[in-house]
Amino acid sequence: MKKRRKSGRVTLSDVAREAGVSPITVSRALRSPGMVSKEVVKRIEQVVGDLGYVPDPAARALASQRTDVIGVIIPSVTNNVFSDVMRGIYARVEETNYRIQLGNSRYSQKEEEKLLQTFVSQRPAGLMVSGIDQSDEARQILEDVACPVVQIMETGPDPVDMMVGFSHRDAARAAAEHLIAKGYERIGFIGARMDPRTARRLEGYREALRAAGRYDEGLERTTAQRSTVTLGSGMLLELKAGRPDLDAVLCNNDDLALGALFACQRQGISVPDEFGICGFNDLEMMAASCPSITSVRTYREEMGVRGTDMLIQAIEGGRSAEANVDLGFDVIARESTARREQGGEKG
Amino acid sequence: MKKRRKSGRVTLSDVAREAGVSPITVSRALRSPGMVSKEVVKRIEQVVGDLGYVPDPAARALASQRTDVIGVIIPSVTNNVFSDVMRGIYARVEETNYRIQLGNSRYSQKEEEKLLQTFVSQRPAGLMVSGIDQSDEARQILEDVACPVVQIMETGPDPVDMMVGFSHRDAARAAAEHLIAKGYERIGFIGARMDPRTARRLEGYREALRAAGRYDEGLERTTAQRSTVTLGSGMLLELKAGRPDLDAVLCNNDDLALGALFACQRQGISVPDEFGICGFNDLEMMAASCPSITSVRTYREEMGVRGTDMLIQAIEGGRSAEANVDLGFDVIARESTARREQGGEKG
DNA sequence: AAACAAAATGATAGCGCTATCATTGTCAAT
DNA sequence: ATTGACAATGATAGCGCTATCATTTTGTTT
Repeated sequence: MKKRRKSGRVTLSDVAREAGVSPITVSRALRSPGMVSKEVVKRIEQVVGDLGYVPDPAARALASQRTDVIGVIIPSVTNNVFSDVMRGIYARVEETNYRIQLGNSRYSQKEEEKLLQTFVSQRPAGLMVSGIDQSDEARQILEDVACPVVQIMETGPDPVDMMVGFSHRDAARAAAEHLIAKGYERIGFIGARMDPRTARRLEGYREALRAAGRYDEGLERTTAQRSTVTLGSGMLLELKAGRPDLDAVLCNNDDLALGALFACQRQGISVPDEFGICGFNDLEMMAASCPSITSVRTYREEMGVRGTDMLIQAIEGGRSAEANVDLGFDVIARESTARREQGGEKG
Repeated sequence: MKKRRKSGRVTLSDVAREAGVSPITVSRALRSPGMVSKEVVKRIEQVVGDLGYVPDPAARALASQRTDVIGVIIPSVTNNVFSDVMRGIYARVEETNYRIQLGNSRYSQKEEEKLLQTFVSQRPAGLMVSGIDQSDEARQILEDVACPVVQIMETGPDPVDMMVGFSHRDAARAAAEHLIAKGYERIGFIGARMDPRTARRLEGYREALRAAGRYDEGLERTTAQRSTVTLGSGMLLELKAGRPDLDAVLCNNDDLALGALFACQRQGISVPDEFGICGFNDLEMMAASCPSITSVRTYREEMGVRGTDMLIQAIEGGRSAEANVDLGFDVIARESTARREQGGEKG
């Protein structure tokens, strides 16, 4: 008679006693009901309900060496882009017994590494990380971990395990080509929060401009600052002050694009006739603004859903056929780049 | 010689053996170094580093009956408002050993209840929930749970435990009073996602209009839909179509307000002279738009930080003095309500 | 040097669950 | 009736850690 630590919790053994079976049978009835006779399962479920039994995830994790936790690491909890991805992830996970453990790397490789280490110590069922720019150490952790891994947000040639995303470079190139096709001559680029994804967008922009023979280093403006609408206004004004002949801008994201539009409105610059603006991500507001803003639509919620899907499939045995999914993008042309016929060539 | 389940993991006992002490001493060296002599701590830390020992949170949770998990339940992962709160929470938690377990109730009391049950079964160190409109069952769970609880986003007379937020009713009343003071006559209200918080804002609006003798049911327009910029445009146009004398609108949030502004721009309605617009939340873009939009600033990131702070203090013993914190709000007057002197009274 | 408190360390026994192997019951095939 | 195969259930022993109590070491006081 020396019960030392009682927790007051209803345990599996309590249920077993009440149902007149052994604890392991209760465990089986709850985990794999197929192994237990129908009547016993029913009786156990009844008792579980009556007693209000809730399994202890810690005990289960310890005994079985695995959890229902899917670890997700994103660089920002505030950025709309990642909220959309999260929405997809939560939507997909809600129908299941998996739980999401969210980590916020704040765009830092070191943070990401630390988070990975913590997550891995929890024996996750699966891991999801953003992008393809992990540190060597982080990549090593991911390659060694005993669970499926999905990289989301980008495509690339060399996934750790699985991957779902799109090519930022191609998307930005397509956007720049759109501006060129619309007849804009001096097309600038503004980018904030210069992480590797953004850098690849810049590359795409450069490719398009070089191909058109219009590349000019002075038309780019980037900053490490977190991007905001206000910053978009400021960067556009600065860029245009330095290059008065600038007649269009490709923005690294929609916040900047909206800021650029507001700046034009304040300056009395007519969009799209005098000046073209193209955003990136196609947030909902781009369609609503006046004028509406051309942007590159990406499939973020879908990315979350698919990524989670691939993870769950891999966890539960049947690896999905495709391990490297490109969800693509679409340039959605709107008023902000619908320039009317313009006479003067400059070149 | 019957080791049955080996996990390959470096355990506390491995460290103990290597360091020449007992496992419990290692445990103490890591949890409460004050109880162990300096040299032993140092030796243990050395071994921990060499062996790459990482504690198993499941084992710890099971043995100690507690975890480092702070459960947070929010109604939306996409809504900017909650992302800001989350940023505050993560910022505060990052300096500590606590982990955040995020739950997404999707504005559903039933979902919230389910999440709470799941969370509670994990023996959280603390819980944070949004708002004061839990179901009776959820409230009961929160009152019974063996950890501190903070309700965020609102203030109210009857906290489960602790509370940090502001009065949505007072904030909306102040915003409506601002519009009245600026000389607007027919002030409408548009609100989407009509959750209890929004309903209280509507109440505040009504109070202000009644006090000014201008209340008119037909000036309100609400919907259960998720709020978007496009929806804001649509709702404003509908409202104004029904009441052509409408000369201002208080929007339940900034997305709607921005949509309202865009709608006015498309219709050629001059803001603020012909029409006043006031938003709610004061997202960053409100200051940047053209014209800039008046909004009610709330302290969301601060709310996350303070809520987490109160939780951690309560967990670690010293309950903070204030258990019910009102962070207030500020009506930030901007161009969208800066009406120039206007002649005609309408009566 | 004796006496005692305080500090440091250890032995033991679980936390609540499941992996593993063992046993029992059931039924068709011989 | 005997055999075997399979389904259903149980006994046992941990998973890796910490609470609890016991013991040893150290320092302080007289």
